[in-house]
Amino acid sequence: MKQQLEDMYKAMTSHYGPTHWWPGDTAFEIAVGAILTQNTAWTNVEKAIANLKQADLLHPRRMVATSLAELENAIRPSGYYRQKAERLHIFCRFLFENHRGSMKRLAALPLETLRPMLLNIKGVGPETADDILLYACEKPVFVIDAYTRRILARHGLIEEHIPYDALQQLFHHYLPRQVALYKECHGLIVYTGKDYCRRRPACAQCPLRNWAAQCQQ
DNA sequence: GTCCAGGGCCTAC
DNA sequence: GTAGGCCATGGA
Repeated sequence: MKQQLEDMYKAMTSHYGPTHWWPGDTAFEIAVGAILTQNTAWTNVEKAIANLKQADLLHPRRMVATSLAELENAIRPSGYYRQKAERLHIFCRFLFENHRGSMKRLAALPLETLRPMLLNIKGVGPETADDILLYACEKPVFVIDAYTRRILARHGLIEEHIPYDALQQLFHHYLPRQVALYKECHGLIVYTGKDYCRRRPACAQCPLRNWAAQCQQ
């Protein structure tokens, strides 16, 4: 398995080069993007983030102070806008109540206390928490998303419905616990998933086509 | 018009 | 503890 994961990484990186994933100018913007992208195409999230910037709402203090209606209006293109506006408010309140509104203070906490803390926030599940941990807080946590699951399952490496934590443990066990590696590897999985593994038939040009023979399954 | 996207919560068994 | 319904917009 270790060798297969390393080969997968090599195949993707030689195809795409460095992705520098995740896009975002600040840690807070990354956290907001992590909530907005829940079950949503990134192109729609970009529109919502552009609206938030336009309205100068992409700061914890501005966002928590704005009305739910105004927030909903700004993030409407990302879908589920009522739920997500509430989740953004809840996240901001969490930041102020526990960390003086500072992502930097949040990130200073050790991973062992930080992850349960994030998972305890309504609207933050495992993937959203790990997005925030890895990309906003620079913690060595591997993000599992639908692409990761789909790609590995399609190549016969895992059973598709393996639990989140079990799949994450697999990456933690077989790849070195390095922030930069985890960021890039997940970014490459996102690129590969978007480009080649979204629909079937898929993998004619897939960077992973030689990695496993089951690519066409 | 139809399908689907980088989840997570809630409810019912 | 888990399966199923629900949330919503925009692009293919």
